[in-house]
Amino acid sequence: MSKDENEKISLAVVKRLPRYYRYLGDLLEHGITRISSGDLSKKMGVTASQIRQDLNKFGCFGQRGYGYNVEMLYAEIKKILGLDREYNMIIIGAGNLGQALANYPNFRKRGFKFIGAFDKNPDIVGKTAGDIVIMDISELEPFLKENRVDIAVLSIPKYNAPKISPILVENGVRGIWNFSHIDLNTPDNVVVENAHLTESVMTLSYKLSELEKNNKE
Amino acid sequence: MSKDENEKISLAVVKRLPRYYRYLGDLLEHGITRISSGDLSKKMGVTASQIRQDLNKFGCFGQRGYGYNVEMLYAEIKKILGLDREYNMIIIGAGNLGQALANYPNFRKRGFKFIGAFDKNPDIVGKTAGDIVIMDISELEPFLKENRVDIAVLSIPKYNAPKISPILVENGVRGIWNFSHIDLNTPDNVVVENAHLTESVMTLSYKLSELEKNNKE
DNA sequence: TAGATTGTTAATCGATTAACAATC
DNA sequence: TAGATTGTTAATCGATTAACAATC
Repeated sequence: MSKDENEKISLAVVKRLPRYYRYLGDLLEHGITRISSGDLSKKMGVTASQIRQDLNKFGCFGQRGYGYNVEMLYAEIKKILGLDREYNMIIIGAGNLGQALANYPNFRKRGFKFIGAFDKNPDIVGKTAGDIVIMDISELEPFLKENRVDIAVLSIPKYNAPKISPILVENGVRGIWNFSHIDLNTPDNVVVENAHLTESVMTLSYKLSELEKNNKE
Repeated sequence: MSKDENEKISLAVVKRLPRYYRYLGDLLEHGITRISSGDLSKKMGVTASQIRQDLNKFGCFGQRGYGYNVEMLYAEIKKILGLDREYNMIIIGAGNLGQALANYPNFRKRGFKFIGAFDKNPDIVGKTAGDIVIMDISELEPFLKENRVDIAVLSIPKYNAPKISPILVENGVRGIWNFSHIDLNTPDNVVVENAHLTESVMTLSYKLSELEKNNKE
């Protein structure tokens, strides 16, 4: 009795899935074959109710009186997250951050495959990042016409992003992982995930300020 | 008539502040001196109600019939976010990502100052990242005793993080920006901000899968 | 003054938690 | 069977939106 297929799942739930996935992966590594929502809730510091509610948005993966089979649930979440396939990725802006991402081996392991990198800086063009050669940004458009690119990583200065984003969209890129400090305007058939590191560190400095405020009281 | 000082502000509100800050900065750059919640709401794609509610958690920054003074509001949010001071930062794990962060000039500009970097890889130790020399991880503890470190950037493999985290905490580091794929257990007087890039890209692949599912219907 | 727009209360909406019948 | 634990409904809580009196 899986739930209404057309029910729109809230982003709050979706954002929790990778964390479930990580914990289940850890359990799997430790050879644990079953887990109850109660035990998992203790490990993760969330309520068992939330875990069951979240999972039941996607299907009935548990068994009454038993709990969840770790391997099966792991595989289900993998599928839900779209991690049961490969994604071709390119990097736009192969500076330090772009190169760091290209060199990060975990992405490849999970099916995110870098197939190209682009930059406009002639000092960088021609060098390699990971196992790919950095091309001049002028080669981006022809490259997109020749290759299927699922995801573009945008790690360029914010003032360049609005020029690049339409080129990506017009040439069939459907996913943008946006590290540039700007909000992209993209059509409905393109999805954007922002990774705004500056905003993340600002949240941290807020928390630090709160901490000090409370200490003084 | 500023609000109850002791009211705990929800993380949802806090996470929106850096975005307000960014938009106000842009307005400032464009020489715009005043803005109403209505106009800002159109620019940002949120409701004017939400903007006013959010801001009023911290004080009454607007003027009826006029709106908000951009420069003043920008300065207020800067203060709220704790960006009116400097933070000494160190990097634990000076691999590609750590070095990329150290080289990123915007952090320095905003008051986040890297004063040290540590790694256990002898091939990396001794090299420079940004303008700091990478030290051996064994020098971390003495360094912490000699220098005030506000924030540690944790960009090391997950299995090393639980060893390093207590060293930081015991030596007075109060903020951890955690790029390692693990949840840190820290006492109440330490704040952690997670920047789990793998979880971010998984959210993107989920969105892509949703997109394709809808296309097929 | 009249128009604009805030600050704030009230209404709505959605997300989380609690409770428990179903059932393994 | 008895105990455990789910899936799911109902209750609660919190966050967002709407509305409007206050006031610049």
